[in-house]
Amino acid sequence: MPGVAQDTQIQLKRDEIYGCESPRNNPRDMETSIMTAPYDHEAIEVKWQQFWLEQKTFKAEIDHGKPKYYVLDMFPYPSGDGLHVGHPEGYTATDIMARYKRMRGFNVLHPMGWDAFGLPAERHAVRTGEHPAIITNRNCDTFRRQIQRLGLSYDWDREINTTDPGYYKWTQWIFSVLYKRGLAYEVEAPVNWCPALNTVLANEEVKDGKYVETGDPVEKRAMRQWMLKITEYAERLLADLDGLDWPEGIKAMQREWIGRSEGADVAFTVAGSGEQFTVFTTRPDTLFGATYCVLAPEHPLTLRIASEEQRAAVEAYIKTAERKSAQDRMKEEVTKTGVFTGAYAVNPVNNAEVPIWIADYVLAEYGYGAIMAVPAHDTRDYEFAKTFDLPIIEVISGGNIAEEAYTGDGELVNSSLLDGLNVAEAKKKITHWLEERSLGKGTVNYKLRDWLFSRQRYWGEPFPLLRNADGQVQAVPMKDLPVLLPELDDYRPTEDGMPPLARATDWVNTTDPETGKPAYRETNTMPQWAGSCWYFLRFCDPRNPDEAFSKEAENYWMPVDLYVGGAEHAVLHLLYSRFWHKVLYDAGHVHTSEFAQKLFNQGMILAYSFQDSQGKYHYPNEVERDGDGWKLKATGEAITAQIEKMSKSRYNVVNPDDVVREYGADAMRLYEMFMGPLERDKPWTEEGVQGVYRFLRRTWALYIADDGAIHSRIQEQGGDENVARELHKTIKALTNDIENMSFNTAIARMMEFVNTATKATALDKTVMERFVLLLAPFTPHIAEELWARLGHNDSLAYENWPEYDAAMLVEDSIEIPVQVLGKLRGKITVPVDADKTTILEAAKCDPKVLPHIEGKTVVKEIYVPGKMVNLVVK
RNA sequence: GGGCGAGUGGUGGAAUAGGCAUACACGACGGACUUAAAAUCCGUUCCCUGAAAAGGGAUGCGGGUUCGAUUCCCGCCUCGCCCA
Repeated sequence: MPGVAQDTQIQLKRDEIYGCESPRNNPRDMETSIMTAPYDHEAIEVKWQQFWLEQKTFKAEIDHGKPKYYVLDMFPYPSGDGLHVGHPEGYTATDIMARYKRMRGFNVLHPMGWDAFGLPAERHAVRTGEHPAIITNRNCDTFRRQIQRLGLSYDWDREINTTDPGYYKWTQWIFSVLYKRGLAYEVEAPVNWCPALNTVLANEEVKDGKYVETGDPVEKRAMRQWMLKITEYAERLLADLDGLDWPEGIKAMQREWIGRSEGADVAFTVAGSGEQFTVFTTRPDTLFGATYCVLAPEHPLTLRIASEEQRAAVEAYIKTAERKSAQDRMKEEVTKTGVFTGAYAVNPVNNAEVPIWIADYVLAEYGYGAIMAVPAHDTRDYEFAKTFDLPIIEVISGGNIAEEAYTGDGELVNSSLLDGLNVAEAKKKITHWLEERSLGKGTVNYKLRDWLFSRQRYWGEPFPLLRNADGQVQAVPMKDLPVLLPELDDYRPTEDGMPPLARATDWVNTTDPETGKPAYRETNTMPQWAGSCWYFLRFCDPRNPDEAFSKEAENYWMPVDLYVGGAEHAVLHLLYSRFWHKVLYDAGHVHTSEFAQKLFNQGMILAYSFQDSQGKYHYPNEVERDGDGWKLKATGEAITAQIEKMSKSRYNVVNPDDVVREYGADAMRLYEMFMGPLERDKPWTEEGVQGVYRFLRRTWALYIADDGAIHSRIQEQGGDENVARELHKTIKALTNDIENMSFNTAIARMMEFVNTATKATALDKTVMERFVLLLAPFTPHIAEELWARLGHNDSLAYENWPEYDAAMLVEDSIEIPVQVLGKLRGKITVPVDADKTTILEAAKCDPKVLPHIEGKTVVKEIYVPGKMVNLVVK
């Protein structure tokens, strides 16, 4: 519950707030600011931030008497660079929702924490020898200080940190749940190895042969790794998307990533040997058109079936393929490569012998790493066949296979029992035919692969696993969790390529708690995604020492009602979290199968960057406007300006600390919300911040006179009636805008209100108090300060959100535009209750309209009630 | 190549899912205050013709539906993201 403001004196602790001396640290300012008129954002904001923290204004407790509202930000990785202006965009949006919902009577859970395991801290540790935990804590302190300086209404008693043993104990516990349910397994498999990072990466982390975060190249390497069976949940992860209020784009990306396809497994035998291999095809209808087969270079049969003459070529080919990434291999524009193995496969439908090739456009991970090739009806097979001069047989009519592959529907030809059918019928018939003869079966295949879950790093959660001398693995019992990270003095991998944890020999060599026999700890750690897969659950009950979260807390707070973050997590974090949540649901630990009902992706904040003719970037303060263009201040050289993503190398990063210092947190929040629709990418401009800052100053001046007292135009009664009407219009529109998260238009409406109120000579105090409440979710500091000065002792955080009075929205008369032939010709003002005939008469008599209808016949009169008149004349 | 999204003044962007296009803000220009500048305040600002009144044109381009289209339909162009 909100506390009571004990002390309205403003206390300034600028050094603590900024971690350095503020440039505005002028003693005269400080003493006089609170008493005199100018809007002193810094004094006001620091005062209220302290107040909220000390009073625990935003502490959330389970209260069954109130509806709950769980509003969550994607918690940040606390990097050494500190907060970026992109972070507060989403945070401000959720803060507006949190503050608004509190005023609407909801019990709001609005927490913040740190996703703090990760590579940058580990690299820093390798360089400096400083323990990653120390680096991480320092970074968290910076992030916390910066976030608190924005006045976000988090319940800081719920702050969590994924690197805290009290937290990762439960991450390990959830891993044990997965392990015990048979969803974690070890496998020796080709994995994405990143030499620069000395670790493997998940498929989702690799794109175009590079690590998505750093751009370091990635290659294939066979290694023993822990995998999580996310594929077992593929169908449910796909099906349950339908019930989620998530952006369609994100759902589409997840559907594509899961990549469900229906088809058939078909068994081919290798001619002249007992060998057999299975292919998966989505087009069993084209089986009679299969003119060759292709095995992936990693396929186990390749070397076994290769003929003597071809063996050397096959071996060489496999070597080259190892160095390419999956994406490179599948690119259509890349020239197809491959070699003939010398062996032939028997097509089960017609016993035709077709050559077996190996080629890297077939991926080992998809299906069975083997395909039947139907060049007539598959684009990639077609190109391959053309390149290597392999036969092309048409089995579906309708295209011109001399020109290109035909992938559309049509009548089956050259296909014996399938002739005359269409594609769908043929698929059904041949699948049935194969099943009857045990030559194949209808199957569903997914592009989704199991999740590669181990990393060769130090700064991650240790696996809660023990391996006995005979190689048997068991989960560390609950009572022995957490398995703490051992202390190391060197965080690099060992010389023989083992992960850093292998250096901690005392830690690795332990005993089986049951038998007392020697046992060894796993030296891999979990990937960074682990901690963020369930943090929303820990927020429900963050200090619970006995459970990850209590049933009661989970039942009350979950699921998340609104989840806001960047679209870059479309598949990774969001898919992994959904998977873990479903496992916890199946195990009876949570009561919903999805963790977040509504998801919103905020856009990116971009910025102008300035380049000279050499392509060298310049800081914004080194350039100035020059007519339509830009020039370098120092030399006058012409500069090109463009809008780009913020980055250090482009010299266009905006630091939130600077913005807060100059204009205040309220202005920063307001500007980020005013820039444009939340979901859109939009460029930052300093002038834009100045614009909202001016608005705040005008608002302040509306309430506070030069002597620091409430302005005399604010009166107990007798205020301007128009302003009162405007207030009710504002309440209605603003409420609607907030519900739709259309914050840019919401702010425009508040600006309109202030513009109207500024013109009035007398303002009703009640009206002006209500407007302060409207302001509160957006600019809470100035709102609290004005509220206090208007004579209130409580924080306004739990005041009721103003209701509008419908009667106040009714006007006596309305203005109706009149069109002739769809063109606006005049406007008439009529009583609000005027009937259609009266209005049409008035419209036709209007002096501006008259000239356009004189001498013509009005053939049609359209009146849209309260909206418009359109006269059709001939 | 396929899917999704976007294209509106000098700029960011508004416009009950068919009804006054350009709200709100930035920038620019003019004025007031000032010794001066900044800040602040007032005014103008989609384009063209016109002294004005007024008229014409304009929501990427071309068609269509409709009394009426930024909005719906068809075709095309450009940009972004995702998938191939």
